[in-house]
Amino acid sequence: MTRTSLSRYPCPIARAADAVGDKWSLLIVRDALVGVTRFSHFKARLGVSANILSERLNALVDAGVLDRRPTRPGVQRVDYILTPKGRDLAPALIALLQWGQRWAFPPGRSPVTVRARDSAEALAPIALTTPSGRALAPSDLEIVATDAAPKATQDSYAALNARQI
Amino acid sequence: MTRTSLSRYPCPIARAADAVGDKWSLLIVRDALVGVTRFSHFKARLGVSANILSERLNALVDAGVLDRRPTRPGVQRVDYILTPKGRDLAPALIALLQWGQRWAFPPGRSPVTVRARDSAEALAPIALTTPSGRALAPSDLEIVATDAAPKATQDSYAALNARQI
DNA sequence: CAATTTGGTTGCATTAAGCAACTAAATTGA
DNA sequence: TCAATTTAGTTGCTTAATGCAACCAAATTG
Repeated sequence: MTRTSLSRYPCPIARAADAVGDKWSLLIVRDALVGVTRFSHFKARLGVSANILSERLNALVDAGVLDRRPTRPGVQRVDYILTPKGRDLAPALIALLQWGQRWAFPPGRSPVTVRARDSAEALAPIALTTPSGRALAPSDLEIVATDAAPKATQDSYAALNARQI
Repeated sequence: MTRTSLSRYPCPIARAADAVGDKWSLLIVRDALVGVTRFSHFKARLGVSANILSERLNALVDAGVLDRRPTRPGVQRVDYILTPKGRDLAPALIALLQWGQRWAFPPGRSPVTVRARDSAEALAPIALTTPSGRALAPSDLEIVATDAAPKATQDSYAALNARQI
């Protein structure tokens, strides 16, 4: 009875969820994005116990999201820094942040805002668009299987997309 | 020793993570977005056991992400459908999907693609921009506390933002 | 160089996940 | 129409993960 791993599912969301789909991992990446690098700082900010934090940091390093870098040469103490793969989680984290702002706080009472560091301009709400810039609502979207998908996945999506009108 | 709840943290990402920050919840919302509504269909597609699925569906209903609607009037069997709050998770889910496409599969070998239902146009990669449309990299962003935040949160973000150059 | 802080590890109690078996209501088929 | 099957769960049990406290060695501070 090992716990289900999603890392081999033929679905990009499942694989993403396998890497960062738990509360502590999401919050670790959040903190890393705002510049937290030290074990003790993660621990204090998240209020997580040391063994859990240690296990999660190791998993994120194994997943290629974080990298361990010596704080200073010749010493074995490390900073945890985002890899390009980890930094590329920013859009997903920001989308979650904006959802939380809209639905988990009274209007205008979010404790944080996101802005451009140089100009202090606000960040626009994340939008779904075509390459030409046409906005799409969630219900305008269709997820379709490619020929890289296993047959069962193709059939499953074909059935779902046919059912909708 | 109850498990830590993030639902009262003064952070939109933490509150979002509290609602959907676990593997099964994320995948349930993913399936709901592509039109899955029935208990047995979720169960078969996700490969999750019935007790866990039942518990997660209840939690998502309690969180206002899903709604229970009778399949037909007069019968107590229900469909699980997304609320507006749940549908509004689409940008975050799509951002995770695109991240998974970029980092969890060989280039061009993603098993699924997202497109506009009407025109079959591809969905553009989700971007972070200012309201005027200027693109921002993750490192251009700054998360700042508002006056709705508790003092400790304000101090914490002030320290972090000062440290960065 | 003594005292404290940092970055963990280990051990134990509690909670959640996964599996199998079971059940009542709804649906299907003869 | 009514027996058989499917659906939507619930219950009970075992295993795995979480949370806490205590501990430790390396690094840092005074």
